[in-house]
Amino acid sequence: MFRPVNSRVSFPEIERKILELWRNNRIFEKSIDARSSSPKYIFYEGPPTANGNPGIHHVLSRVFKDVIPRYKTMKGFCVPRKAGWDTHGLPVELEIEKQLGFTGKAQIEDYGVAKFNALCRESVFKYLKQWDSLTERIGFWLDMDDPYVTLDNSYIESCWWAIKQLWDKGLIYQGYKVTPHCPRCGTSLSSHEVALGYKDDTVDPSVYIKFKMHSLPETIAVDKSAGFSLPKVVSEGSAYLLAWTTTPWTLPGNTSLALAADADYAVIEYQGHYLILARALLEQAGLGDRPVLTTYKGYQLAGVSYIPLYNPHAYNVERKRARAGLQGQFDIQTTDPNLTYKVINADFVSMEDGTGIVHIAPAFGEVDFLAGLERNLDFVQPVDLAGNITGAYPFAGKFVKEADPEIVEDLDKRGLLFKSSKITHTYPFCWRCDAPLVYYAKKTWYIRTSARKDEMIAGNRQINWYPEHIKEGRFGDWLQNNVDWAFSRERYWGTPLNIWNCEKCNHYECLGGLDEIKTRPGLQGFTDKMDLHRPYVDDINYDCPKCGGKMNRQSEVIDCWFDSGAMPFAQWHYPFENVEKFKESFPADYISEAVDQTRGWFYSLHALSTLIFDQPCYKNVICLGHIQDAQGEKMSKTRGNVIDPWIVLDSSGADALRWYMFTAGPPGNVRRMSPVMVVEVMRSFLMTLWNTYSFFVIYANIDNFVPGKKAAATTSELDRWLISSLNQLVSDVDELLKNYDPTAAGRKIESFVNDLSNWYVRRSRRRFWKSQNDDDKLSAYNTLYQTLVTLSKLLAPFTPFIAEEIYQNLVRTVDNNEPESVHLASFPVADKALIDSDIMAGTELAMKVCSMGRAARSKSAVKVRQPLPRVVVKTRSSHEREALINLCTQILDELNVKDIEFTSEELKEDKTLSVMTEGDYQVGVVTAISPELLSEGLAREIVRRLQTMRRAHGLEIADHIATYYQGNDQIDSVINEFADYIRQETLSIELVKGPADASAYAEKFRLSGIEVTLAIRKQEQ
RNA sequence: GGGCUCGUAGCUCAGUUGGUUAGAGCGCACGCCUGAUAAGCGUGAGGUCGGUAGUCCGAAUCUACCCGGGCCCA
Repeated sequence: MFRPVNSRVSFPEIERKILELWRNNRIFEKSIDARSSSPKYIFYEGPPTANGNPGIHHVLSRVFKDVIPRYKTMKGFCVPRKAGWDTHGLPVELEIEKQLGFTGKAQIEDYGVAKFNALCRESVFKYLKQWDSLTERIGFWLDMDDPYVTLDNSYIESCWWAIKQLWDKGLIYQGYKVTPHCPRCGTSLSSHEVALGYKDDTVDPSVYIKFKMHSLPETIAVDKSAGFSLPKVVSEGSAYLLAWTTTPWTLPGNTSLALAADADYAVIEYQGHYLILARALLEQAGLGDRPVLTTYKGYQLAGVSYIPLYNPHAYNVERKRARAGLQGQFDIQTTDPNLTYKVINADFVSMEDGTGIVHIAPAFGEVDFLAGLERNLDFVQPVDLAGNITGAYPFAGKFVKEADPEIVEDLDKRGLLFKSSKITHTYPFCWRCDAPLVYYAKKTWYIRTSARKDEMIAGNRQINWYPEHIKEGRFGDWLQNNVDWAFSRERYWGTPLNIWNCEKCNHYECLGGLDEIKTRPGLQGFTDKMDLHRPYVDDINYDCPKCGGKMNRQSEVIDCWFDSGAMPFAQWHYPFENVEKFKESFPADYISEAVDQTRGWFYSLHALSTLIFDQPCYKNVICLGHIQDAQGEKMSKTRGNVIDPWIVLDSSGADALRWYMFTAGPPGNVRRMSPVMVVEVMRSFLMTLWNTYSFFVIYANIDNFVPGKKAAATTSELDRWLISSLNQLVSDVDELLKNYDPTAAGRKIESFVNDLSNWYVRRSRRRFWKSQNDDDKLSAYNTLYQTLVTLSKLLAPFTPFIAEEIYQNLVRTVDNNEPESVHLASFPVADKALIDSDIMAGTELAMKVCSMGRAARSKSAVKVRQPLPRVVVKTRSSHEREALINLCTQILDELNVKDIEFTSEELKEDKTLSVMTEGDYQVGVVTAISPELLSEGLAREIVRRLQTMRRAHGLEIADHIATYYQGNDQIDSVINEFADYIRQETLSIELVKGPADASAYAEKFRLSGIEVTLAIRKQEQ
């Protein structure tokens, strides 16, 4: 006996029972331990942060993380799954700042870094319980008992080891980075913070500045026919390059002008001077009416030198230049009273606004800074971190925004201003204090990733991306445009940067582990079990090996993306421990996160792995899209449109939610979601599956069906069709999962389950229902049993709960020697010999004919219960006809007709033939009803009434009854003629003519105009 | 502003190398059927396949540009 199954079901209730079963029997642990000698399949968990409640989007990534390892486990691999937590970073600090009401870093210092970081440490696990319970509830199997945690000393030490590796390879340097800087708070802002503070209607100066040309490159061509000579007016000192800016305060930092190489630049005369600007922008600059004296291409003007607006040496400001080549050391340049700067070409020069000549200040803009590195431009930074102008300028000491008008006035006085007005545009402000942000080049530690760019690109070619476009698209582009990784942060809560610096001789050292620290001469501030966070590590100092001076740690912490990117080795405290464990779990076979991680975790993993291990560290990635609400809006707490996963889990259940996530749409796309859609999934898929299962159990128990190990050879076309489809399904699903496409795999299963329920079971009902226990019945049971058991295994990776429920009841109640959980079973293997494409194509055609036949019947308005003599089918080929002949009993039964006839002639509709046409196919139903058919129709009518009465009377399916009837002669003869049929269908032990006593349940009907009284009473056999 | 991506029925999605009249499910209306089913069946309404231009005998599909959503970057 199988455990009885109610067709009414609460999935959440079943799931809770299954969770208990897994927990009590340690199924997850067994699924790994039992395969400890099997080949490993490696999954890396991208660590979430536990300082917020997990949301529905976390469910998405967590179920995709789950499905592949479950599948691989069933395919015979050992799949360890270590959890991880990301615990460092600015968001953590910001939350604590908010909690303490702080608005700036100074307050943190005053409050005390030790106390501050203690609060950070506490807060990162604030929602740990919610994460643990959600993870368990959705069936994501992950080893939560032994997670890696980025704040652990062991984890930090591995990060230090990695940094030292990079240091030894010469891949770490200190340079500048332009960051959005709040001059009031004295701190850089993350891009996320900058995004919070954009204001669209900011009014700023819009000024056109004249840069006096000094000399032309010798190669410049002169168009003598133009009657104008640029060299002449340049040497006379009356030629100017016209540039445009909205930030006059950056002009003292100007060290170059950039032109678009291919654009035309016009020389025009204006008030006795000569101005050069892009021809396309003359109009916009208000110079559209000036005759063009001559034009040059941008590339012809590269190398033109001009006189600085403000020679830094004249104002007591340093002029620096990067030493030989790219980043690293900046050297102070010698004083030069006759300083000139040069014009360059750059591809970022826009012809949309301005003059086509872009003012470059490497100290104050990111593109400027990068151009400066590339062209070895001078670096002049006459502004301090408070946003005040330094040096000896007339406007020195002023805040940059206040200096703007004074600078404009000063230039105007000196004849260097062409025109000045105002512009309204979008500009970022500090989200905390509302001060205008300034872009500002600050000293920063870099990882020279660009040195290994080609290797990263080559490594990416070995990675399988789903969807595929990420590989050469978003991720590939990101690698192509790789710039060095600025990985230091002037913050508190993070892995401290392990670089020490001599305060006397400026010697730098990177220490790659605790043992290295312990052996430093003159070591102070270090204890064995100390917390490796700030402020404690700030106290570690020792003697400089070069000069004996004091070595102090650089105050920065590192980017928390470095932490997460280090997880392949840091999760094992490699190389200090677990060397073997690391080696056998590197690289990963599979990772999955959302698309925003292309520049996050996907990149940090790839960069560190390439730089340290010279190879990629993951082979396959499923990259997920984001979830929006039903209106297509981003989910956010402030909008109040977030879906609480628990509400969905409590109502529809984890399997429904999982199935929705897998099958609702392409996983890489954005998707709109509402809880209603999950309810829909539960109804349309899970309920269908469940009811098929429940149907089987109900009848199998009635018939005491005991599954044999081997199904008897079947003669039924239906069974052969189902077995064929099932094996095709197994083959498809296996192949699709192998190719990391759970969506297509799930959709195949869905369509199979639909056919199983609405064709196989519907068409086979009578086979289960009939009283003889013949081979056909046994074959039907065996077929359906085998199908459901196979389905439970196919479904196990997707919907682990319902799969387990079905497996436990259908398999474990029968045979204790079978694996104790479906998740310890092997994934089904298709028997290709059982796949019969003819029978599958034939059945598909039969379904189509039935569908058209039903339509034809429906059109004729003859009740379905009334048998009709014939259906006429026009097919496309004799081959199709043959296929249908083999399946004709199903068609006859489904359409309730007595005979089938084939034709190649066009069917014409008339009084006795109702015809449906679809493409080349036609199905006609003959509607002439003989007296014999009318009687049979009446018998079926009676059966249907009796069935309804049985139900209304609360009888069980297998209960037997006594039936009483009263009518006229016609009724009597119908009941006599179809007595066997009526008894079998309604489980009537006897059919008694005449009234029943009061204990029976009686009803009166009018059938085909005849008054009939029927009565039933339950009767023991 | 740039890169990538998505846009097909009211909603969620299929649509193969370009090839008959563009499909399914849900929802809606009407009808049918029902002793596994919260289901099923049939009919109908509902589409300028985001827009424009092009290539082609032929475009939802290929090309260019534009519009809108999303993500990332600025």
